[in-house]
Amino acid sequence: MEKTFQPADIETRWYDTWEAAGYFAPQGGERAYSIMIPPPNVTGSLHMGHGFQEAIMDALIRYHRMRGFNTLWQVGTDHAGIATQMVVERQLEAQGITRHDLGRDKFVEKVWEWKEESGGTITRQLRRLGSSLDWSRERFTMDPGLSAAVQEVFVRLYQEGLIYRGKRLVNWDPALHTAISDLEVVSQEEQGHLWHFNYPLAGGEGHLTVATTRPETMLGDTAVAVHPEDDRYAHLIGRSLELPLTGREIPVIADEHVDREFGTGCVKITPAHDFNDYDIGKRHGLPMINLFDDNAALSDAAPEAYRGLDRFEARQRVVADLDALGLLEKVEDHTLMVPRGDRSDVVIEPYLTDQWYVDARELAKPAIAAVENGAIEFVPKQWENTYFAWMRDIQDWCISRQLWWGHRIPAWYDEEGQVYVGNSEEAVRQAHNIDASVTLRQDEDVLDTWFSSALWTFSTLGWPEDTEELATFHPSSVLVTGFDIIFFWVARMIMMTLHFRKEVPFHTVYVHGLVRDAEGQKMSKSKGNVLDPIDLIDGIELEPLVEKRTGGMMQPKLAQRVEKATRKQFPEGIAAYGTDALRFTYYSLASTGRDIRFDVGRIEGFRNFCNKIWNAARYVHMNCDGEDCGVAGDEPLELSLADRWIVARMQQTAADVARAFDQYRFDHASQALYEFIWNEYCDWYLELSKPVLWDDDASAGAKRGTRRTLVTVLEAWLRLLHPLMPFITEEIWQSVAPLAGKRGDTIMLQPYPEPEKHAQDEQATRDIEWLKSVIVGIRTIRSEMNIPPGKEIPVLLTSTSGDDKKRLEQNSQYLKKLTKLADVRWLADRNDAPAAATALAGELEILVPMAGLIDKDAEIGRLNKEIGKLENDVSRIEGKLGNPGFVDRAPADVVNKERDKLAAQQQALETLREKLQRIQTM
RNA sequence: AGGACUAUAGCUCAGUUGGUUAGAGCGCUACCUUGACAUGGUAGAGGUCCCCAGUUCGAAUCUGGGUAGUCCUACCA
Repeated sequence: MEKTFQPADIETRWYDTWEAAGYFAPQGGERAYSIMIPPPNVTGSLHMGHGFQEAIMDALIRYHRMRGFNTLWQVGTDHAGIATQMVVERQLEAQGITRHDLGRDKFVEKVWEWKEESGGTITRQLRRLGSSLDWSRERFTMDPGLSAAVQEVFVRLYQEGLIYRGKRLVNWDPALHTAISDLEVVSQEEQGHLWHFNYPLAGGEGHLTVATTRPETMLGDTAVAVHPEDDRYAHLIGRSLELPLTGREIPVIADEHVDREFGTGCVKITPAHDFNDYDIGKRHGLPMINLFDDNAALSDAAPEAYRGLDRFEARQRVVADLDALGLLEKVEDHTLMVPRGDRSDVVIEPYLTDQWYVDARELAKPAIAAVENGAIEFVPKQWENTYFAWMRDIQDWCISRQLWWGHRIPAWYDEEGQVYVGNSEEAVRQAHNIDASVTLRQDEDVLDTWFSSALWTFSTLGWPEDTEELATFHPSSVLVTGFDIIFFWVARMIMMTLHFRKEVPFHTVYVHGLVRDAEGQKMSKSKGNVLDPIDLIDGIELEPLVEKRTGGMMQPKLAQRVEKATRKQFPEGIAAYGTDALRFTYYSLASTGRDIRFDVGRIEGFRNFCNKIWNAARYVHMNCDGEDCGVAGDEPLELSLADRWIVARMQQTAADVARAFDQYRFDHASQALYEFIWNEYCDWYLELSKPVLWDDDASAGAKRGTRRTLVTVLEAWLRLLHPLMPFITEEIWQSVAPLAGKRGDTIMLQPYPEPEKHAQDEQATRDIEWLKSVIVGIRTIRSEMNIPPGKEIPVLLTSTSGDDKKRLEQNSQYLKKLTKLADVRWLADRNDAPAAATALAGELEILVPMAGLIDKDAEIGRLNKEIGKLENDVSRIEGKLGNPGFVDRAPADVVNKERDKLAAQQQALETLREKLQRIQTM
């Protein structure tokens, strides 16, 4: 074995081996366990959020696979309608053409080409993370099978009246030329103005003043509304106003929606361009004037002077023209929420168009019930509130998109515009007796990407066919996801699955936090703070990293800033840490209800942990290869105190890890393993094995027992650790397993260690704790008295307790070796003690004779410090016990515990004071 | 506007049903290349548990009220 752990070659080697051997495919017992991967964008690439999420799923999958579950981790990718189409359109733009130049078929062909070309990136990256996905079952949301499921769902929902087509106000993206759903609109606060305009009363005897943030829409006003009980305006209700610039007259109406306090209390109503105005318009039967075209430029519905102007140009013109007419009352600064498209970042326009909708209210009812009655559980629980709040006020879901990339809506129109929905044109013709002489034209639109994602848990398993996989693996066990897509995806999956399968899509939703950078900032390309998990695995030099982060940036200023920040944060680039270290870092940060700040310092610590593991294995090999490790069981074998102790600790760790998995506390699992492996197995057990293995006088049985424990405990914790660190555990297990008498091609399919309660050994645990405290006592004296670590010193022990004496007899070898003692002796009468430096371990006094070693003043200082601490302690406990309230009202065992503690501390205090006195009188 | 979450060592975070001397990793200090590992070992220093009030014999933990930060939902033209 190499002296240090080198992850690079073993990781890819093992992954290829596993995949080729088919270990990722479901196999195992009656109980099924399944997770459906949240399908990443097929042409995307892995970011830290993915890395985190995949690591969690892989741990769960490997854990259950090892426990004998019939385990499926379903893999697949999403066609990501808008995102993918945008990328390809941008490529065309670079060549100076648009998708319209190509035409629909050619363009879609291009997108498929791009998918083929770049679709491998993310799946390659998933492999680098060690994700044990069943690649043989890989799916894509636009596969024929999944497309058939999408069609089936659409047709059935239409037939049930749960999908309908309607002319409504939608969120229109003027850059992408498509409608988008409410969820795809991101509103942010921006600085704007509030313009006050005077609208003259028809008849010429005065005016009303309205306030607006969007002056250009006044061209489409069809009323002005006031509050019905507003005394200022009550007499004007029903009168008409002259709408300036248009030559139209509009009525003054009364509506409860108007807030009398805001602005002037008069609201201009533009039903075709504002969601609230739309509702008011419907209530009052107002005309709706659609001012804009698809680009949000003014259409022929606007007065001639404004036609063809962009909405923002039109705004300036309208304000200027009203000002010229003397109708601009005033302009105020005003902050307002501006809605922007989450993809395009342009201002979204409420726009009147024909779109397809899903009646979400109806589907939401059983979906709410499923969470209420516990059929689906969120972890952490608090997300259920978020889910309920949204579901109980859910709006119909606009599912049509004016894009070319996606599932085309299975609806056909005849020449009269009559719509027919069915699985194909033939099916439609047949169902409605339409002969070939009638031309049918398919709806141009495609479905929202999330429509197909909503079917993911069952469409991937073969639905609408009645497959064996569906019966076995559906509902899936758990969904692992970020909170940002609870509405986009989780809620819709629950609704669709309950409707079509009459069962939940998953029993548990594990909601993890967002991965942020070390400063707590969201990672984003424009901030230049993104980390690529692959770069943490393989490492990257500074220059390529800078290039990667600034490459393709349009704004030179931004690129400069990103470059500067990158050079500052990673002056040496990023080191190669390996997949196992990266994964372990994710787990250690995965506590619940909290975002993750990714600090490179953490991963370095876990890289070192990998090295520690590696070297522990190296030690075991050095001492056990070619030796009798006692696993055959036919030779006499003797287990030491340390052997029994580490076995007990191992069992406890197995129990801790099992509980952590049960509660989705990966941070607890990782910490339990880290502490056990480093602080107990390596720091103590390996050290305690040396005095036995290197002692020529030790019996063959004792050596055999130690070797057996070394290899069997190592072999067991490798299995325990494997779900979190798959590669290093496999690599080591291959060579260690035979020593432990185990056979098998891979650790992946070995049974997971089950905690055995009876293996607890309290006696051994207490004895080792005693030994540790004595050793630490001696080391402390050594360190604080500046006794060179190599110098062998004598030690005397004395105590009133018989146990202490017995323990010394059993452990003197350990003590001598581990603390470099020339000699350790029991002192029968503590009054015979020579001048010495003293430490206490319970009632035991540890004495390091001063002769030639100890500085008197230093020891006095040390004792005073100890005494000071004890005095504080004693007075604190005395105060507590002196409080009648405490003694009378606290439970007896708590009081007794305090009394015991006080007695022990007083005893220790007395001993040390006595020592101090003796040394002072020397 | 409503709601959720967070606030513990210089930094990143644990802390079960109230009783711990409040812990870990990184960083820091001192010493040490000893036959698994310097990506290491040993011993240390370091905390007003955001603030105020309350409940309690006892509060990092429970309740109320603040402050700061993050986020979600909705929205006043």
